[in-house]
Amino acid sequence: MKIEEEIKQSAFKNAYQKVAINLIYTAGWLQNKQQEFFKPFGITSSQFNILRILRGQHPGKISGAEIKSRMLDKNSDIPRLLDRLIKKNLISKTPCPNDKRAADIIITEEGLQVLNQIDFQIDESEKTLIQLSKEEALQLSSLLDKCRG
Amino acid sequence: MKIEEEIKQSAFKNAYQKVAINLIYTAGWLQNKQQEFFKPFGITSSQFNILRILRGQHPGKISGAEIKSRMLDKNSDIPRLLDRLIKKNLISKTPCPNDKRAADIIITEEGLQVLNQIDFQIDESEKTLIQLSKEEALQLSSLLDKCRG
DNA sequence: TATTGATATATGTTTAAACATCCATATAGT
DNA sequence: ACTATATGGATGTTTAAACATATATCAATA
Repeated sequence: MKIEEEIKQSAFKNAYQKVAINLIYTAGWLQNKQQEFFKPFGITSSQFNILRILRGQHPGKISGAEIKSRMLDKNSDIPRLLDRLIKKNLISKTPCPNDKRAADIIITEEGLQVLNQIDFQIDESEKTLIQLSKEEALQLSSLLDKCRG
Repeated sequence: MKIEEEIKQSAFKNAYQKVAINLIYTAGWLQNKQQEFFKPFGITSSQFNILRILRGQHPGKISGAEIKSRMLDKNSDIPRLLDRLIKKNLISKTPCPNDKRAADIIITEEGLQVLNQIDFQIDESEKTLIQLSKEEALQLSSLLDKCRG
């Protein structure tokens, strides 16, 4: 379904308005799907984002600030996102010995398990969700890179 | 800057994971810019979305349900978004005579004025923000349409 | 017309985002 | 060493999103 039909708007002012609207609409669509996907696992997509970052470092530690710099949403409220993950025993936090301001964050075994369960399903789900050939997916990705300037 | 650098992740599992992440990242980037843009006007981008829909009907009326079906974010909490716009005198709501459940929403003169002020600036801002040629913008838009299946 | 199911909206509650402010510590320059 | 500034993080408050449920009305039909 074209964006015109999705939001019942027959015309756009120009190609830039159209692509801006389509981009936000499509990302919202994807995020809704992801949200549904993550619900049975008891986490949100931001929380998944953090877990994935931490797994990339495992068994290393990483600071909150470093997590922030790697997040998809750079405005994330990291302290409170971390609190929620700690409450679920998916990550743990210890004071950093080198920098007393900072904390060392590490993913727990339980966190790794949850993540592995998710991975098992996420690949297939992404491929069937995104109705593009591999080449088109790469092309779309590179247009997105370019679009940000 | 490529998505790999933006989120400091050197590789992705496959083209679909990459494009999904890039899409959400890029939409977030755009939404942040829009948010900054709208701030001086005292509205959010969802509120702008509603105003634009209402102007499209002006001087006609439209129901909340109809607004919802045209929103970019289909999960919007319409009643409360409308409340906020009413409080700012940008729209007004009257009971619908044909259907006593529904309300007739209409944009006010003040709402139209705010919208016109915004339009004056938004076009240029979108064109300089989105670093694509017109052709690339259309191509990106059509890949987004296709991607949703 | 009485009933069933759908529709339009409102509202309560929980959770998270947005924004500002604050504190401790680290770093750089003098 | 001392001061200014930057950084990492916590926390308070306001606002909005998410989710469920409630209420009134409508439309179809038995």
